[in-house]
Amino acid sequence: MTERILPDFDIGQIARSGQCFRFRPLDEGRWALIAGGRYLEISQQGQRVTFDCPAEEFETVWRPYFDLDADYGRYKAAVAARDRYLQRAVAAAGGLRILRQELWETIVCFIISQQNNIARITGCVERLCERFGAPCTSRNGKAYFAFPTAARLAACTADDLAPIRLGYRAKYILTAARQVVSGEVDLEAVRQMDYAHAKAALMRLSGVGVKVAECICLFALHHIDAFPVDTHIRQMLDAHYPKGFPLRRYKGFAGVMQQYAFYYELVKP
DNA sequence: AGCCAGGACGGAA
DNA sequence: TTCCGTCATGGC
Repeated sequence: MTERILPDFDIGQIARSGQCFRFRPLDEGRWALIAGGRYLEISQQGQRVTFDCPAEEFETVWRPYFDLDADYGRYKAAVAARDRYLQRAVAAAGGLRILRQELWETIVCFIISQQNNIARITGCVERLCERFGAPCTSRNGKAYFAFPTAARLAACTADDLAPIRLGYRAKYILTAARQVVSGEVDLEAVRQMDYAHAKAALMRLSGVGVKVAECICLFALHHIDAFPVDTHIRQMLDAHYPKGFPLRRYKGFAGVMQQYAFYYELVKP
């Protein structure tokens, strides 16, 4: 049990933000998360956040995972006072963090994400883990499944993946898994690359284009200057930034602004 | 019934 | 280089 007072942190916003598809709601203000092969329960009341794990695990695993050493107040303060849209987005989404997720898992999840909706992505990821992930047990005795390794998925056939109902994305994932296992795309090397090189390397993977590569860079490799433009962001840009989004102003952390806007677009009426 | 969802791919122009 | 049809699945 580890408690911290965390400003600029809202576990509900983070869980619903569509960065990670392995949050599950428990009770009010309480969530379960599977990440890095671990199971964690998190609850929050105001700024008081409780991580159901030892302090050492919090420091070594969850502090970096939730990017708790970064000052999001500084990111928010950079928003132009006259930018009514981003001001509203920050007001609605100011508890978001850019997570540091596992690379292979993020690759697969965002291949699945293309031309898909978050509810169905979540279902696909859950079925994938239940069928091909390693069974585990948490400290408090709850059974869960790790995310399947590239080797496990590379060993699958199209028929094996049929029950997951991935649609046309199944063949992308099979091919990408084999590219990773064979070393054709070296994920360990990708981790060491800067944003531009990592993005180019990831785009060699089957089913990974510009948008998905940018999501992987943002949500796994923490290249927070990545600014993925999906259908929601496209509509937002056309409606609110017809002359172009002020990327210069947010150079180095534009991805944080992208997430504020994306979440705001999702939740706003 | 038609449209849309955190798009990518292969081929044509 | 840009443009276009196609690719599954499911909710509304």
